[in-house]
Amino acid sequence: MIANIALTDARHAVDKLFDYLIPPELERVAKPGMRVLVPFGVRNTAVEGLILSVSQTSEFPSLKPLIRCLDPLPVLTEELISLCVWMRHQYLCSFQQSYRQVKPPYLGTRLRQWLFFLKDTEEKLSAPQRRLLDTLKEYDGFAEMAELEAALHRTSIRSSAYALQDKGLLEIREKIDNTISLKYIRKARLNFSPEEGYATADELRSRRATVQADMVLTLCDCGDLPTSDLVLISDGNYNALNALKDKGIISIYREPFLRTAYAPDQYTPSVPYIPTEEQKPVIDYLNRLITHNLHEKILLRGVTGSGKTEVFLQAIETCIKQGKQAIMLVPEISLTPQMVERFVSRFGTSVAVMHSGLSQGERFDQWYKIRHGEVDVVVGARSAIFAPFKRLGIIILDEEHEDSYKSETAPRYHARDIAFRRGAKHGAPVLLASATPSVTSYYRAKTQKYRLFEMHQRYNQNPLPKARIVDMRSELLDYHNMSSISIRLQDEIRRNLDKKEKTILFLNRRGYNTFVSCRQCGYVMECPHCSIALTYHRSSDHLACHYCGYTCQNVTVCPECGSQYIKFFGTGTQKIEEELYTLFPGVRVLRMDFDTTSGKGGHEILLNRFKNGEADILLGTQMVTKGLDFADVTLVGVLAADTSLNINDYRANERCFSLITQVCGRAGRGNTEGRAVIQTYQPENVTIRLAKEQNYPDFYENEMKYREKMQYPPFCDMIHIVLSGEDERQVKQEIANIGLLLNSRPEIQGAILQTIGPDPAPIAKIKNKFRYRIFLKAADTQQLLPLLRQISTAHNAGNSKNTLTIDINPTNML
DNA sequence: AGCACGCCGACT
DNA sequence: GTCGGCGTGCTC
Repeated sequence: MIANIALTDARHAVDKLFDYLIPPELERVAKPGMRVLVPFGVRNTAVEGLILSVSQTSEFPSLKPLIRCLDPLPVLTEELISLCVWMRHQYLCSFQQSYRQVKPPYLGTRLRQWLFFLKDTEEKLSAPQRRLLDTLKEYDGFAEMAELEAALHRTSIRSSAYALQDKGLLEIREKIDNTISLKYIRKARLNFSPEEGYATADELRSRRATVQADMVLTLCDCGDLPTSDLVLISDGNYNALNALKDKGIISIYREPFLRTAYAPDQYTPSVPYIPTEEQKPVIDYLNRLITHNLHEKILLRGVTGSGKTEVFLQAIETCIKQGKQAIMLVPEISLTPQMVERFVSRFGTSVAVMHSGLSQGERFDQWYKIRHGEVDVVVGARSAIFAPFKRLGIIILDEEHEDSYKSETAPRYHARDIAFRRGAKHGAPVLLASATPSVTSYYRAKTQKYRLFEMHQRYNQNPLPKARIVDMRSELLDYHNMSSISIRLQDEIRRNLDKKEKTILFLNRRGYNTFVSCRQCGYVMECPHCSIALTYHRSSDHLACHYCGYTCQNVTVCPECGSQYIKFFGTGTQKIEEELYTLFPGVRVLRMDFDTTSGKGGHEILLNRFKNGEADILLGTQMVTKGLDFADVTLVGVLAADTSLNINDYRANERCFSLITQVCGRAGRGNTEGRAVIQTYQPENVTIRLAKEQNYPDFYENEMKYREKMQYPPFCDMIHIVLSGEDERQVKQEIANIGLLLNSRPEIQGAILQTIGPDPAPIAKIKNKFRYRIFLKAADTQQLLPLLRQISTAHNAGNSKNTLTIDINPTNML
């Protein structure tokens, strides 16, 4: 039998498949999905590989046998193996990169090589070999390779060590460890039935072994117990425990100890409620698909507060009842305790939670529970789409328009596409949900690629918040109001303060940072390593670069013209906070931004303080728009609605619309009507007007005209080819060659609608690396994949010092 | 990533 | 004539 193997070890960047013989004794366990050790290269060093498939024959004449299997059971299902192979093709990445997404988190192997001294020699050795052998003797004749490298101040002593081994002077032994292992807990089990146990206890007591007797009784009453619990409950000790074990009365066994990512006993159980007339058809439809194992793509557009989550919960419940599993994806930013609570209180311990806050061990344990069928639901951010379930019943993406579903590192996948592929394999429906679906998804729903459901009513029958647009131009001109808070919004805030109701203020900062520039000559303080303006941080009076982390002291004199009129521009949350304190003395403001939420659980702590009434106003950036559900927030202020419109990105309107809609939806979730004030310098802007009315259909129609005219998605795919490197001439040269290659293929020209570039990228330099790009508007991406793969292979083979990235429909086009 | 093979310049 | 520089190509 022959195993077709991919190397998984990240160090071995060999993106090829290799055949190995399966020794007869391993044939039963060496199945697809199994991690194995194989001898690789002339030295036959052991490296980790994954069996992709097993066959009878090989094209290759001389095969080596694989060394051993690394796990008791395959770590990947066949479905996930084929997903890896597909991702490699689809996202133009290596097998290792696609495997990384799917593999058990942090599970890998580490090779340790130990050197053992055998004998010395009179023969003349090279200087490095001599020093290595002498040092090894100093280490009492045995040492680890890495240890000796450090002692000798060398980067690699491998070749010297192998040479000495060949001369028979030392021996190299390899030891391979898994980089993570399960924590085990020891449990005690009574070897008899409880009745026999009581009798045994009496007998022990009669022999004055009272402690042992009590421990046996405890096991009779409680069943199997962790040894530590047994000792605690029965007031016993470990000597007695061992004595019982030696007498054969109990046995001790090990069980994996798995951490939960939440505290289940903190949650009060919840039960499904009777669905509303809008929820019912959606739930019924999903239930039918789940029951009949039918894959279908469904888009649910439900206004904020229309009860989408209850739809998810009831569909998932159907899955669980039928012995199937569910994946529930939410954007990382809205994976709040509030969100987790809703799932845990409905489904209890059958929920696994995956988010970036988990420790390595916790993350691994969640994966293990999913793989071994100990949970039925996973709630998680993007990467949870790879949860190794065996029988998926439904996949749900909440807030499907969110950018965070797209990976910005290789493999540059979109969770939606992975969901469709997995859903199709499992016969499971995929539900996309949002109050403001991406234009692309809504288009697909309108063109029958997805089934569309819409929910227009908020479940508490509250009307959507009353929104008002304030023209910020006239604030300055007509009212001489220099503040970034309009008179109108000031009045509304005051009203809320009087009524003791809460307010959320949202500052849209995308593409709008506080930068320092000279009013005399217009000079802007830029990062010396990246072509980007430095951001001003008021608290420390420093300037920082968001791309490379460079910081420097703020300046008082313009480095260009020497004038003192150099100041920071733009509005940050800190500045607004100060304005609020001036306008409303005694007001309690919670500022939520990068600085205040960076600590562990900082986000959560702030939200809890706001919930508990420790503040009147929550002020923040993007973070305040997601997943917040506070009943007593009645006013929302959008401080600068148009800033995200002015950035050079075809999705600017879409982002602006959904941001304003989502943040306004935060108001009036309780029993009182909500109000929203939208401040803008472009009050006539269509997107802002429609967002104010929460009019998605008109926004969609309007946006589609623009997308069609400009040939943007959904009418094409945007393929972004970026090349970066320190030598600008080399970068220009290589990208020019790529451009030529793209144009030299008449047969694929139909698949390309337009080629833009090569040009310098909008951020022309990051971390001292020059960046050039080519944009393709592709009518048929599938047809272009072979050519793109060819570009990437050629780049890798050419030993280029530059970095190539190919991203299909990137989230940001910088 | 290693490691070998291979083809040119500075040393015993 | 040989040691060693790193370019190129292969690893089942």
